Amino acid sequence: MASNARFAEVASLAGDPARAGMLHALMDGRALTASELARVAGVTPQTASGHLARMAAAGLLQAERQGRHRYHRLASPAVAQMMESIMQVASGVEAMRPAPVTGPRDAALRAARTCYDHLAGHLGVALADALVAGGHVELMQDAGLVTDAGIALFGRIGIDVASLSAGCGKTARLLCRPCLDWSERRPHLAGAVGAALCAHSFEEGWIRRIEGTRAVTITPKGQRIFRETIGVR
Amino acid sequence: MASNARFAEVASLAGDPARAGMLHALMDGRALTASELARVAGVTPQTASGHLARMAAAGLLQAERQGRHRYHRLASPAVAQMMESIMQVASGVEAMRPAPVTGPRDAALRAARTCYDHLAGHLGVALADALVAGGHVELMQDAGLVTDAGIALFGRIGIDVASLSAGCGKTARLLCRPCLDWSERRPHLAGAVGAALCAHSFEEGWIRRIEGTRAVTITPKGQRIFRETIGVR
DNA sequence: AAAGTGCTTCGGCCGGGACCGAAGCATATG
DNA sequence: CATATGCTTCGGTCCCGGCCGAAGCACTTT
Repeated sequence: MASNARFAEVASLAGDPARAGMLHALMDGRALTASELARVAGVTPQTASGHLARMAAAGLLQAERQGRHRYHRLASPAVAQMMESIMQVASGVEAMRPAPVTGPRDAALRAARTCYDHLAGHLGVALADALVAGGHVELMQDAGLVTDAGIALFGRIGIDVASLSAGCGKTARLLCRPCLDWSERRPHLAGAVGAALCAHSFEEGWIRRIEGTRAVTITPKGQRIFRETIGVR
Repeated sequence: MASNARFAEVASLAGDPARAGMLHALMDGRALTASELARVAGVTPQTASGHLARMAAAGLLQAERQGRHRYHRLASPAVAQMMESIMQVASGVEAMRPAPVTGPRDAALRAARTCYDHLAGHLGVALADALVAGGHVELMQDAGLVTDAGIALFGRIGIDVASLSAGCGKTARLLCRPCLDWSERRPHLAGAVGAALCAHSFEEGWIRRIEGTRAVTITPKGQRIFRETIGVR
């Protein structure tokens, strides 16, 4: 097949350390400027510019200029999902190697972070566990669904599942997607439901982003909600 | 994060044309010898050997020696899913380019092929469509499930869904995974149900593999079953 | 208009890695 | 044991592509 070349092009674009760093930094869905991306990748702006141009041409990124800045974001959720699946494979072997030395920054990431548009890390897994334990969500190998009790629960904390299921399918049952966590090695909640829960948690001030990273902190208010309403821990 | 290096390693392994060709050839789940893989990649055996060793070390492949041959297969379904998601992104831009000239071999692939362990191409999409239209399966953006009517239908053609759901989760409802088709751009049936349907179709002689490729042909018997029982076309 | 900032293009350096030929092992077959 | 076949290791060539310094372009600010 002729598309083999395109496949290799896309994969090799993601396969350079500098570019991989940039893509990782964009995994939270935000758009960053070229110089910010140069910094996280540890290269000079002119080098970053070349990388960004190539990734945009290949359809991995979408650029948009605003004033004298140029904002870059992932071109589509498909790119984010590709990243996740590569992380999946990459973390698989890591287990067989000596446990990596984890700095304090890693610890924060491990505790709670965003994974493209939903919550991951210890918090993400704990939320998923609690929702499953409470009978609000059923999670299986490669799919999941929200029960009637779950629909009620989400309604109670301010998430309208009906509006979500409109964009998701035609059934009454709301479907979501499990996403295997690369640090916890257990599934957390992704898909439309996971994204809504994450966005809502930011809006309500249950979690707050740690500047310049994908890690988040849980506010006292969030602690309470997660524990008392969802039943975490 | 320290795992950025591992991420880049995995992605760049998939990013070489020769290695990408080998991985593609293994997408049907079979195990191939080193020399067969060298041939499909268009490189000499010694070059292929190096590639295979690196991919095995990185956890992409699993090797197994048998006599004087050495069989290589994808190390896990996670690798296959990674490949699918990269194809997804790779095919995304292709649409914006002039339609590629498709040879006769491409046409066969487009008509019906295996995608790791399930059916894809025109046949795969048609099956999924028919199952949805008949109320046997419900497919959404990122998940799907088999209805009671679907469980009955699969039982009628000889697939025991109860045994599948054992390995899939604890619910009575059987979940499956939609997989976006890179040639049709529409979802087809993957997951445990998709794999079972594909395997069963081979066993019953409904489809036959075209030697040396991922493409399959539909036998007359298969035509009848797919049309009369499942309701394709 | 002049100066500053963000981004890009150009030219040149340099290392990693893809590739092959030749030779070395291992396993089957006469 | 000798020979053929499949696979691997070794050594060497060569080119792709990542990187930076310098210069140029675009937009904003004073």
